[in-house]
Amino acid sequence: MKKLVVKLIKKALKKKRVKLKDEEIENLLEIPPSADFGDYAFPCFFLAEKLKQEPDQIALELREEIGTPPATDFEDIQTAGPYINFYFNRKTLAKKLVWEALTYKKNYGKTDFGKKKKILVEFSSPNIAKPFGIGHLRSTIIGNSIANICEFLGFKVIRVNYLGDWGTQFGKLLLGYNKFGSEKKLQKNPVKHLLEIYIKANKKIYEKKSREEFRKLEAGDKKALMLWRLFKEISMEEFEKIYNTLGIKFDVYLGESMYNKKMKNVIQELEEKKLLKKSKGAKIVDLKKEGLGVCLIEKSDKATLYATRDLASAIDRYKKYKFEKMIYEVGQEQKLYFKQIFRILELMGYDWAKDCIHVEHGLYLGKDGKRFATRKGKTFFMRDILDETISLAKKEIVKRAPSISRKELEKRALKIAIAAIFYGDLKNNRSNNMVFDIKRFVSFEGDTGPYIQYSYARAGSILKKTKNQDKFEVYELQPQEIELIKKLLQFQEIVLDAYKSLNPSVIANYCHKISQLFNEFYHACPVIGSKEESFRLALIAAFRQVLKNASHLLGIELLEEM
RNA sequence: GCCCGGAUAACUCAGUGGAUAGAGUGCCAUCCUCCUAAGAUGGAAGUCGCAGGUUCAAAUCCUGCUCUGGGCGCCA
Repeated sequence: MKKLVVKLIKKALKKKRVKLKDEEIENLLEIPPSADFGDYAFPCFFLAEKLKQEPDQIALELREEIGTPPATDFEDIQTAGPYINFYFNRKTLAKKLVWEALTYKKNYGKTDFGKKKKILVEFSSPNIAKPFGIGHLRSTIIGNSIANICEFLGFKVIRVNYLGDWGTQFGKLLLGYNKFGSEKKLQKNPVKHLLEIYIKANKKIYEKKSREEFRKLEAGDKKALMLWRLFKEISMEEFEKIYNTLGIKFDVYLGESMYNKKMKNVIQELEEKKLLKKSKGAKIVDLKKEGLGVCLIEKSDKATLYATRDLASAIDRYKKYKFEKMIYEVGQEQKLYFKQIFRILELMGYDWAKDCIHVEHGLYLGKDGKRFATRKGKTFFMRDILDETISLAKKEIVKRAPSISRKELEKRALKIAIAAIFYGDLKNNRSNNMVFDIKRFVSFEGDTGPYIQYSYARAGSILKKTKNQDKFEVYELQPQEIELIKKLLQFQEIVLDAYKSLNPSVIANYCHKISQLFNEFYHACPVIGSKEESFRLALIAAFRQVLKNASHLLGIELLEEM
């Protein structure tokens, strides 16, 4: 439909001897702020200088040139000051939407944009031996959604979970376990005990000894390795449970520990390419001239660092996957760090370094505006947030359906809780910090995940109470219907927008908007028994399809009943 | 000190140069003999941090300032 408008404008401009490419016209076109101004608007300001005329006058004259296109396409084309407003034929729009949504179904909104090119998305990446806290929640939810969006657009996506299973933190843990550990406690509540140890050992007086412990681990000390394996196993078990609950899957699990041997090659390579410098006993890459500070590659005690492992991992990944793009979904506090890594890869001569993207997210802050710190034991744990949300969902469900079966209750509560948590995160622009308020997080009213699920279930219940009708007839459309139809037709563009900014909040906001428009329609337009029944049923089915496709991109599942 | 963000309604946040700045929460007032009230409708609530500048047009771009978060070699 947009192309039709472009065509008309192009033709009219030609008569005014103004040449613009289709793409340029498309970019100029706007969706007006209110339906009174039509479906698309073309602003004429930019022509004023060229044609030496008032924009209002230009609009009038261009309008004249456009003439009268077929009424099945446009109901009206009007000028309003410097704008030319295009009003599509409502019934044509309605038929187009219903036909497309119900024909393409789960493929509605898809394109072959990605052309099966490979994209690696690294996300979640929790630290072993630390509980899954709210810090990693964002990466998990956002990364998952970005992977879904890329997949929907026809990319071949590889989901990578890069575990933090190596580093000085294990020195702290090993030291802590030797000092404060208890086998009994470890068996009873392994994750909690590991955290306890970590907090106790994470003190300045133990710093030196911790580093020494890590160095021992890296040198292959048998006892240290054994404990390390045990800690990793314990954590992985817990993480797996959480991923299963959340419905999140990975194609590949990598760990920092895997690059233990390859790091020597990286260091050697850096040395050969004359990028390495000695400084204060350590080996660094100096990027000060470029304003990127210095990047530490090897500690003065010869132990390695995160950066060393990340370089090795990136090089390894490219060898293995030849990706078109690699996305790192990691917090914004590592922005400078990733700039360093990408630049070093570039300096090493890897031209694919330009295809590495750090997709950053803001932090969750406490109500005091300060960040949570696991180190101080001040944080929220995924497990607790989930449990609290689930139990609240159960209460709400039982209120409405007291006779629900145990099994169904569990199933529904989980889906609702996940929707609340996922949506609560994804509706926010990912790069900004946000205040974490558990009460708000588990709320089910207003702009929330459950609101979206509720709208879907509500729509479904109408369909259940009626018979399927093969044909429909479009009568005069109500404003609520028109608004809904127009928004539903935008889905494909919305997905592309979300991809371009790698920002799932675009989709989340869209889900809320169409749910809202549906609820307004629901109140204004009776369906069952009305003369418009056949069309309205089709519209509801189309709405459900679009909402389903959109919420799938967020990782949110919908419910037939609520 | 230097670098990178952020500041929009009482609160939490949308708003990627265009027409009258939007949601949700909370507050006030309505609507279940009517397809699910986890809903809808109406209302009160804004110097878009401050000051300049660019532009036909600025919450949006530029500069300075204020407040605030993060980062800046032996953590990840």
